[in-house]
Amino acid sequence: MSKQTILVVDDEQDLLDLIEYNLKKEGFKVLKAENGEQGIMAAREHKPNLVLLDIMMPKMGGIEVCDQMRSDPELKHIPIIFLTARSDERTEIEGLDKGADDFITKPISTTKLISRIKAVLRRFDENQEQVQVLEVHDLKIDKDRYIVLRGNEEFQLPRKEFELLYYLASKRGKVRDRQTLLNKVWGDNIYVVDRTVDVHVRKIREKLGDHYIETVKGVGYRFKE
Amino acid sequence: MSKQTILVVDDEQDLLDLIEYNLKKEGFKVLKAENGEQGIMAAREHKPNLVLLDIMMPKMGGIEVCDQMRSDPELKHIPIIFLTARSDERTEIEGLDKGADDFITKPISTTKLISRIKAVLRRFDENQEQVQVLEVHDLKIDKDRYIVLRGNEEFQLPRKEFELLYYLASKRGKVRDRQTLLNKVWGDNIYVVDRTVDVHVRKIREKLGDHYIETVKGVGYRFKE
DNA sequence: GTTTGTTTTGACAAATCAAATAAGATTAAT
DNA sequence: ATTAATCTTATTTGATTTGTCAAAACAAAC
Repeated sequence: MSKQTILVVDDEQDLLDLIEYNLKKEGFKVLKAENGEQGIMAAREHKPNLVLLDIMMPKMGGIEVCDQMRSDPELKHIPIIFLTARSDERTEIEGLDKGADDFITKPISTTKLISRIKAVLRRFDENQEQVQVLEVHDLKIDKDRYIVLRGNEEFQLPRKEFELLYYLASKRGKVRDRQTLLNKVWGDNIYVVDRTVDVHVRKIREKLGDHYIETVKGVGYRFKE
Repeated sequence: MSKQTILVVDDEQDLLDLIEYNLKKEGFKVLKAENGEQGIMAAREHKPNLVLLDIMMPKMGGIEVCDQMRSDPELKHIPIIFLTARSDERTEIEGLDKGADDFITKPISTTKLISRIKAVLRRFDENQEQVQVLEVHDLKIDKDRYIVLRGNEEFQLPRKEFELLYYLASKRGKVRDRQTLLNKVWGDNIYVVDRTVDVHVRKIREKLGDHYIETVKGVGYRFKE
């Protein structure tokens, strides 16, 4: 899963940095903007997965930014979370009407922020409702269920094995070197020896047979076309 | 969508008129009742989409009206918003227990009233999409009665256990991680340790047997297909 | 046929995870 | 007010998963 991008728009530089630090720690990619205009531009350019938007800003306030985003067909579906000084009824109502997805009141608790963001993102891509079943050869690799099916045989692979298989199968035919596999399946800032991949490949082969994953000597592995 | 009907029950005639005026302006159909008895009768007759209910009324108070509505199978689903003189904690708590969907404190801000009403109706529509009785395997999971049936065995699960089971069963086959389960069953802004889910799963398994909910190690839980 | 670089294999150690308890906290019921 | 039920947290335990290492096997190149 590639990193999700969050755009943070706030005129307080300190807060911007703090939020950036925390979001990055959680594995998000972070874009910053110091005012409404910058925010809109950044949104247009990068199409972030979510926008954190301060309501009180000089010149163009959060509500107006939200308004503009909602009327831009390219941006209207991007979820928005408002940051607001304290629970101010009027703006809160106005914001909800304008299509905010959540509100967070300053001062901001980090854990709360993170979990709200994740909740909104989750809610959002649940609506996308994409089927996550790969059918390759005689296998059905079902990421919703974390199950591999062959006919009516059912294989329950442990998480890492499953994810490795899923990744390779999703790039079927293409070779991936060990480091790439580690980055994609294990994550970017995780350090494990790259031979670990071999071991997992072996376990997959033990369970499903060795006619799915091919070795490309000196390069890496590939899911058979 | 045809006009939605709102029943307003309050003993102050002035307030009744004011609210009626504002709701009509928003495109709602409005019914008025000046006391609890009238309120109940109007509800029975017209099946409104939502009831605005004053708590403080001579004779039959709002809480009692709510109570009666909740015990009438024809009316129990109708969302209720209480109107209360000022934020009086005790009645607020009592009201929430009785199944109020929201509270609005007098004096009433019109915009607030409208936006709360819309929020409750929106929330309610979403819930309507859910089937009230799920039949899976040999189980009937009845959300109306918060009861699980297997043959003529009857299981009374406590609320959280029931809701967890219901949610998992409604997504049968699909794995959900603990955080998602917490957000869906406990709520988005509630913070409890995710291992709490484990304990509830265990209790469900104790009661119904462990052939319904499957563990997917490292990922989460899944209702067996 | 040997060398060299590489993957596979087997054995094992470390880390992780969930089930099972127990006990504290909160809430409902009497 | 007391008791009971439910919900939440913390801790222990056992099992599985994950990761490492090194020897064996293999394949291509010389």
